[in-house]
Amino acid sequence: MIFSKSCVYGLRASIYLASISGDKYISIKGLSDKLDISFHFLTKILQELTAADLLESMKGPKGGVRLSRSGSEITLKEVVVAIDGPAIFTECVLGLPGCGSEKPCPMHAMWEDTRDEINEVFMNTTLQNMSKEGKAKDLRITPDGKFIWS
Amino acid sequence: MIFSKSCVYGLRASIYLASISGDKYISIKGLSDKLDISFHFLTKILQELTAADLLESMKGPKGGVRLSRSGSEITLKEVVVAIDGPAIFTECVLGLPGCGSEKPCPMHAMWEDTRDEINEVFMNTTLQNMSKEGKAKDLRITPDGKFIWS
DNA sequence: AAGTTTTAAGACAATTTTGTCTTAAATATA
DNA sequence: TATATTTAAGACAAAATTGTCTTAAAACTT
Repeated sequence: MIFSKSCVYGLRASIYLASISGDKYISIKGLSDKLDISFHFLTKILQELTAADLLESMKGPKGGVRLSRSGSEITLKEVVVAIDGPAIFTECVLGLPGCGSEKPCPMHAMWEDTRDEINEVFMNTTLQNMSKEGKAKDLRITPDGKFIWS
Repeated sequence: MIFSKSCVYGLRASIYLASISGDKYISIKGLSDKLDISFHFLTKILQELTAADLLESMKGPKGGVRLSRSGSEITLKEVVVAIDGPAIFTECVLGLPGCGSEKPCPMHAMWEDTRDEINEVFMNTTLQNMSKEGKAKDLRITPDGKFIWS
């Protein structure tokens, strides 16, 4: 897997949040149930997104989480960086510490192009792009595919 | 990291092996010393490559490992698949089990293109491509960059 | 004010990945 | 034949990731 499970959970939750209109807070329990992700584990991941200012949270009844900006203003890259860090968008495949333009590894050049494309795609795709697509075409956001876009 | 450490170690060792001419067996101890990788750990990884018929091994003095085919006939993809499996070249980003053309996830389409490019590059690049480049330009294959191409 | 609901925080456990060590088996050499 | 060298195999340990559970703190409801 190119991303950690945490990161995938974070992406799925973020895309789902972007599909919801209004500024209501959505309970994490509700999210974890709909997306079939462990509640406490998801809580920790969403805390990272809150710490990164991608989400806002509120305690108490009527509490939960919501996007801190419009889904059209949050990119997939931001979510990935907040959870897995920027390495996938910046580092070389072999991960050799000093690998750079000065003394690169043999795979540096071939990977650079691909990595740049990954970077482009994730930087130019927003949560709203994904949620609109998902909602319009009733796409899969859970393993069993039984999720219902609201 | 896009690949596991095991996979990266396997790639580095394979590229190095491809840089050596002749059909002599190269001792794993020599490899682990030159590449600065734990000997026993590297041994296990190279056993996977041997099991996948990418390497041949020989016990005893003068024993070691060598490529089972010319480095020009082994692709980077073969090495990756032997160690990390084919998922990176076939699976979708979110890793949802049923994700396919039938009921894809929202990221499916955007990822498909990128994934295909990754597949292309790794399928069309051989160990020899990498070793020749590395040898010719004295590129980095170890963290400290002090490796000497022989 | 008291109780309920929810996130925050952190301890803890299970699993996977990574790394170490020991013994066995095969091959070469003296 | 005996010994040294090397891979094979597998037990074991350490570290990172993933997942569970408990308690605290904040916000709402009655």
